[in-house]
Amino acid sequence: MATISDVAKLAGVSVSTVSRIINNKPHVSPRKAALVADAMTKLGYSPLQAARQMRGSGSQTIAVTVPYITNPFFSELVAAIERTADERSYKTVIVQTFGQKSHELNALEFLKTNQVDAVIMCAIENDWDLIKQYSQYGLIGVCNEYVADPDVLMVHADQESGMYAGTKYLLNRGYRKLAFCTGQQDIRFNDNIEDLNSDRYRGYLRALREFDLEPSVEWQFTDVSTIADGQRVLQRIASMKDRPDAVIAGSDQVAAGIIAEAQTLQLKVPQELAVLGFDDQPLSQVVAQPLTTIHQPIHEIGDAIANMVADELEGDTIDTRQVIMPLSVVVRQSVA
Amino acid sequence: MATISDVAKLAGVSVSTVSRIINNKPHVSPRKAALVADAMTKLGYSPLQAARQMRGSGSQTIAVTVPYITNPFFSELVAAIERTADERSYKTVIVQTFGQKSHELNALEFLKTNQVDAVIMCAIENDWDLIKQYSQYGLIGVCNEYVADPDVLMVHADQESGMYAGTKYLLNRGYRKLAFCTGQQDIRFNDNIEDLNSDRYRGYLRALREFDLEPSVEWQFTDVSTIADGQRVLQRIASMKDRPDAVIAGSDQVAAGIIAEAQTLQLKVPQELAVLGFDDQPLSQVVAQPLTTIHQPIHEIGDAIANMVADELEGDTIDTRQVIMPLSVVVRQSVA
DNA sequence: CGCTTTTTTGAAATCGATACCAAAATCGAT
DNA sequence: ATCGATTTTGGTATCGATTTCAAAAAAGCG
Repeated sequence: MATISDVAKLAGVSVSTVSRIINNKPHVSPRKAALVADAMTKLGYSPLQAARQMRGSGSQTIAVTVPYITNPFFSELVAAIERTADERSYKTVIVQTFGQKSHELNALEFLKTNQVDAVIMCAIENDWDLIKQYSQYGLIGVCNEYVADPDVLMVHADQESGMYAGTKYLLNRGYRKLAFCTGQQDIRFNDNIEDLNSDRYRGYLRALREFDLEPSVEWQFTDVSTIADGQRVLQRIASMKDRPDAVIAGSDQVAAGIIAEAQTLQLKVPQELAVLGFDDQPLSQVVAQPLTTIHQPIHEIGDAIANMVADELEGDTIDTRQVIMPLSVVVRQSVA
Repeated sequence: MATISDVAKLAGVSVSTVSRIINNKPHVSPRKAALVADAMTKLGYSPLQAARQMRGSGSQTIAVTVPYITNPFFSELVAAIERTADERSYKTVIVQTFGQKSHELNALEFLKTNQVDAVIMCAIENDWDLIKQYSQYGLIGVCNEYVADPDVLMVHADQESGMYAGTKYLLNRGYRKLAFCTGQQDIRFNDNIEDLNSDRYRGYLRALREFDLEPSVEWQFTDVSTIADGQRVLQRIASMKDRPDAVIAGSDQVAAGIIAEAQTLQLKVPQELAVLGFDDQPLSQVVAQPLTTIHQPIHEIGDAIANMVADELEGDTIDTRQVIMPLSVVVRQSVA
């Protein structure tokens, strides 16, 4: 593999001159520049990233962490981030955490070892205090998550209001027995609205209480996030003597599973059970009953965080470091 | 950031000794080993990857290229690869090519610059001759694609036979007017079966000819790969005076779009139009008419290539360098 | 043309780890 | 205790780039 000195030798100049040209710095005569450019293409030379990193030069690369790339919400989010990063001429690598702290730390090690200039975290597994320590090595952005730190670049949607609006929509249409699904495993279903660790559940509860209702423990499903999970949820609902009349699925995936299973069990949606999705993915239009769901502006979120991170990397001053996007309900046919 | 000499100083030993411990080489006394281990944790030391890479040590990282991560087929494939790579204690980074040669070269540059030990290519944009040159810098595996090179590690499914079986299935059920969709843009619909650049189309044509049929130009759709594309395909089919009686969708995504649009246009599936999917994704079970489709063993493919690449990296001898997985049709309800 | 100022150029130090080689310490056997 | 063999340890060159600093060349000016 060709090195910078090979190029220098072939072009008949010093390595310093070659380096200047690579990093298009001033003070090079056009004649030598041409000589070097020639030698570079002739040798198929490309600078060894490792060597540059050792000198602390940037890598022009951003890492993005997601829990599972198979979740369409995250693959869309990553696609949006990467598209914008690409426009700003940053490379992107995706790291899955699988919900594991160690994998998340892998991505942060990339930062520490100069392999990437920034990490955009679309999921947070470790304690923020631990994560924040890595920001001495590079930039950390947060996307689709919330941390109580006014310095950090952060973009997320207003989950609380979104779920409030969705729940309110169901209540206004006359539904009173609302089941609630979430992908979270460590959610606390607390009576005290201040002590909840889920924005969505908080919004749900707030809406419910406006109608003087309290949630039913039996109708709360945790750790559901896939189509198969949705099918299982419906099976459990179908087997209840006291069934909910509507279910808030937590994602379009889960909603799709619920509706598919309802179809096989001959349970009519929305007549016998209304289903409210979340995300507004393409999938929501192809199920048997197109989903009434809560739209998340995935592309806007991805674009925003990518641009903010790129701005910061380039030293631009950033006016607002944290942006919150609104959510809204999209009416289709899974709710009567 | 702590360096190896910081550790050496704190532990009161030389950098060589520290290096030996990091790479657990022989010839270190337990006493010093303990001292160094202590110092390392105390400083929160982790070796700078860039520095190691410069000495040619491996990165224990594999890059995976895919065209679009938003395509569920590829996100599942990547997930399978990463799961296996993880078991073998390799880190994984995902690089999207967006069908662009330059992005693919980015991933190969990672190889050249020692940032990754291997690249698994799940899509191929550049000429193989060009790609192959990078194999002097590291290992290149091919997945879900075919290249005529017996040396390269390669795992893919038998698309020709799969499509042959699917087409045969439709023909045996009495369908004769078969539309064909593909995501490819540069496909050649040639009469000469030898000169085709699509394995799937070759299988389709072979089956058709066994029934003395020839494909209709009007019923061939290229560059369709998303749900929205499928919806568009059905609109065009619905507007034809001479309609096909079955459509081979090319992917479950497209099939789902076709079925959804058929539902809104009141066109009965499978009575008026049969739809054959491809991939057998979870999605295929949640559409209005669950998809009869061709199952791709995504996880087996991903596991296989990841294991082969890991084997090769670890210097194990590999008996079969190329494996071809069989495809089979899964019968559900979108074909009568 | 001589002198200062500016632009171009190259030599050498540096980043953090690895690896070779020689020096020091330990061990074994007489 | 002595000598040779073996194990443990440390000094230093090295990887390929960037960067500083000083020297060389070119340009500007009276």
